[in-house]
Amino acid sequence: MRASIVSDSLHQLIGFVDKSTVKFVNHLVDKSSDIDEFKTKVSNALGTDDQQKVDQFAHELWSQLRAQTTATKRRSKTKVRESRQTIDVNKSDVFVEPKSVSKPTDTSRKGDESEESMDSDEEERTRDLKERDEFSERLRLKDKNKTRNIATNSDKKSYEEAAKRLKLEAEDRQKIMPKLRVESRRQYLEKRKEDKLALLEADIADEEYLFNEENLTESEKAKLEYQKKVLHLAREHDRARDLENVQRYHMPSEGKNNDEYIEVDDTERAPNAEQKKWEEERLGIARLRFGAKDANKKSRKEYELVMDAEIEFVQSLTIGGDNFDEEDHEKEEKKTKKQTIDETRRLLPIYPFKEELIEAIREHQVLIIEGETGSGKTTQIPQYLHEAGFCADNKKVGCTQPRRVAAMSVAARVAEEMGIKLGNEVGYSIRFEDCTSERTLLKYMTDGMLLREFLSEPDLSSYSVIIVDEAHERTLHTDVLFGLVKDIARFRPDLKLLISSATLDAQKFSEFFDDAPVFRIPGRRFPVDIYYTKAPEADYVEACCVTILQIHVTQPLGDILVFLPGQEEIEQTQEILQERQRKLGTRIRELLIRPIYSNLPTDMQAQVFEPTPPNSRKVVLATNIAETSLTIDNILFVIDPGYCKQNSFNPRTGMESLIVVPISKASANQRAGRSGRVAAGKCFRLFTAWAYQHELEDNTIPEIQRVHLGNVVLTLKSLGINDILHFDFLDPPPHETLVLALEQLYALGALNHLGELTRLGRRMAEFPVDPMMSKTLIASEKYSCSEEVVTISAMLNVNASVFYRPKDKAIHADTARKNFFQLGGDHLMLVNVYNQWAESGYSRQWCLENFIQYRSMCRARDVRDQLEGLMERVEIELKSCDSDHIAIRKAITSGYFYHTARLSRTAGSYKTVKGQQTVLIHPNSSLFEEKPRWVLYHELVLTTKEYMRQTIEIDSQWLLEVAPHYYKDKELEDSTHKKMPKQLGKSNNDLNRVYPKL
DNA sequence: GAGCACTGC
Repeated sequence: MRASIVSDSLHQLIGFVDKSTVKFVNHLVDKSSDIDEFKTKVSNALGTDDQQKVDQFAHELWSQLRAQTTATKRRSKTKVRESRQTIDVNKSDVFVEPKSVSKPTDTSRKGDESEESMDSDEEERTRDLKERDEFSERLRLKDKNKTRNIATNSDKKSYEEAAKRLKLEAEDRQKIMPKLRVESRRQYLEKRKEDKLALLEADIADEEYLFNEENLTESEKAKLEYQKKVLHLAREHDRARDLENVQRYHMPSEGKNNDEYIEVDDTERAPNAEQKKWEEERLGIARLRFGAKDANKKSRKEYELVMDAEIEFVQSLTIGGDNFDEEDHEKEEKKTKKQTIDETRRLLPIYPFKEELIEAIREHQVLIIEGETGSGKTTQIPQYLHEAGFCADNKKVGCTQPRRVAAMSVAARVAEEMGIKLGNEVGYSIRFEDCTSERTLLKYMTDGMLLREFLSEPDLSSYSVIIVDEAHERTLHTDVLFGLVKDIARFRPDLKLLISSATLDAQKFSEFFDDAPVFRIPGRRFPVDIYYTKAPEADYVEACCVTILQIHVTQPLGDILVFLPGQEEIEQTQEILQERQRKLGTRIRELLIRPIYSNLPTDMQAQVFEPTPPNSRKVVLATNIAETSLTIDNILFVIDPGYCKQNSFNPRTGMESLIVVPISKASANQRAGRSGRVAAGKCFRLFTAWAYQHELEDNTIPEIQRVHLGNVVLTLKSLGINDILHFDFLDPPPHETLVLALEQLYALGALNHLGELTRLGRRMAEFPVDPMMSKTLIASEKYSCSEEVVTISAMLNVNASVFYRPKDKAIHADTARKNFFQLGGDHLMLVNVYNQWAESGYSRQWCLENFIQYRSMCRARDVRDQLEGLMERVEIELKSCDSDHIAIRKAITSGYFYHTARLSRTAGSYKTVKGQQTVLIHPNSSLFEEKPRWVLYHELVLTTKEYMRQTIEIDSQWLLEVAPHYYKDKELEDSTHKKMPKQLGKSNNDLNRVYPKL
């Protein structure tokens, strides 16, 4: 990092930088005893064209590089208080002195004594920093030694292959030569079969999207059907064989152990299986398709019906279709017939710009690419770069996506276009799944994944180009990446940066990246007519229902997509619609109602994608999930009430809340665009044109300004970015949020009093969880309960979606939930749930019986597996504490001592220890009725009231034990002790009672 | 006695 400070300043001064100059200047700083000496040395060395500039340069560099050393020197001579000002947290009154520092501040002591303790403090710091760096070095070696990327869960085959190869080499080659020949023949046949099958599959796929099925002759159709059948049978055969242990139609013989028999279902229990299944389904949906195939078939017949209420709409404008109307499209479709993938690629809107684009990339280090979806930029640009030689010297082209499914599907598409197997030259990397190899040159990944890669490769030296795709979505990770890539681009002039974004933001990105040029690529979209209401609508659920029926009876066939804020509104709308439909009976055509939101079980989600039967209409009631995450085909009408639910975090209270807010203009346009994907569409906005113009914000507030940043700040710190408050954010988060994050990290011991990362902090940064949780994970080593804490962490990660509570069986679900309750609190209940599920053999049936969401549990299991791996990485042994609940709760307290509350005198309510806010135990908590005197909470949420979600009971003395630097005795005194009503706070007395085994 | 928008590591 020091090098980068030097190179930055140097670059400004002399316009170029190289390693040796940086080293040299660094050396000068170290050798100079004061600023003047340094100034002289610099001007001697660099020449004195502009003395003023040199002076300024020297001053800046000196103050940045020597601040810490000077601070250290000063500290040993003066009072402690002064040094504390170097912490880059300005609300330092929250802190009490760190333990080792606070004791010797006794004023009666002599100066030399305190100096001595200062020295030991300083020694401690140096030792810690040394250990931290050694730890980092060990991690680096581990990464290096690991045969890169071959051994991953997903790529089991290649891993096995590699292992086998090594084994073979160890054995005597001569001996096994004949065997090897047979094996090689077998493998050849296997591979040939694979190739043939892949070819067949590609044929069918081509056939299907290049030709309109109607235009095929009977014999052609028959051939296609035949091909499909062959492929299906071949795949089925393979699948049956792959399930080696499965014995179909097998009767267990007498006396024989039945354990051999394995249900086919068991294959689903493999790690990631559920997630994969879901993602595969999504992948199917995400495939490239050519639209308007059946536009002509659509009946134009209109129904007439008198409605009870009608909303008056006015058409205001039409969003242009990028010079691309249906006629053109039909012409183009004719052209695409019988053409190969290669020729299809040439028809993409981006193709004519290929040479120009490559030229621009060569010329400029940073380029903003402005292009609508459908221009082919995501799939084509990396290929163009590859062809243009940007992958020379085995350098990679990295392309980030905000979503896992997108990264996978795009990579698969590109591999197909290049005619290679996914995972070789083209690969993708997402959490839980790394489908890359040493040969990978084009790497698609989620933005968060690139962020983690920074930890092991801070200069991204293995990449020659980084493409940040969908930048306009402004996800938390993309926003952090902006600052980081901008930073490394300065000292890596060979690194190219491409930021791709939709129209609205391009200028802003350009300004951020020092006025980088903007390259425009047209998209491919159909026009969309926008309608507004004449007057504002009070009740948007009611307005939606009316509009749906209005469209249904007056407009030609075509599916409707409705955007609603949440599950509740979706269910409400569904009920009203069903009721009205029943009343209207056969007077209207069939209307299929399909809800979709992320917490909906997978099989019900799938119904959304089923094709609409002829002469009926589908209406999809969706949350924001349909805005970007998934695309539903054949939507012609969009209804947009103009609201969504948004999470916001209040750094002053530490409270999160989820509230319904008006959407932004960008979001409204994105929603409207969902109707123009297959043909010209219509969007009905349930607000007035005036409201659109004057009441909606241009853009949604970026995520980075709305969330708690603990983990982000820790990651940045571990990347060596010390001055977080002045980090170059595109849109800086609120000052308070950053300060709160820094305070917490300091209190947790991740940062020392100079704001430097400690050894503990370095280890904490390895975990993809909140810093309080990573501290808990590390503290679990001390209390020998790492197994349980890892489980808790994984379960809290999937949080609210563990328990399933259908409306009609609410009472049963509640009883089932209460059966999992554990004395001591909710975290222990989560361990209980997980362990019971594990004992059931990770059974789906068990989940059904206990009103637990199977999908969430599978996810918890994946997270748990990853955390286990990371525990090993940071050198913590996995141990179980069996029934020792105290140990678990103490471990949690070491991470979450910040989150404690004490029962207050007003019955039932609590006051947070720091901050004195009034909060309540969430009614779903196992401690809701018990009301212990002291509780620790996982999070604060503001819903109808201020609630603590996920609480455990603690002993106030533990706080002194685990966080003596943070709590003073006085704060924990139980002044309320005697005044407490009898029933309340009773459990504190028998804290040491025997707990049943988990 | 409440209520879970959506992602991502």
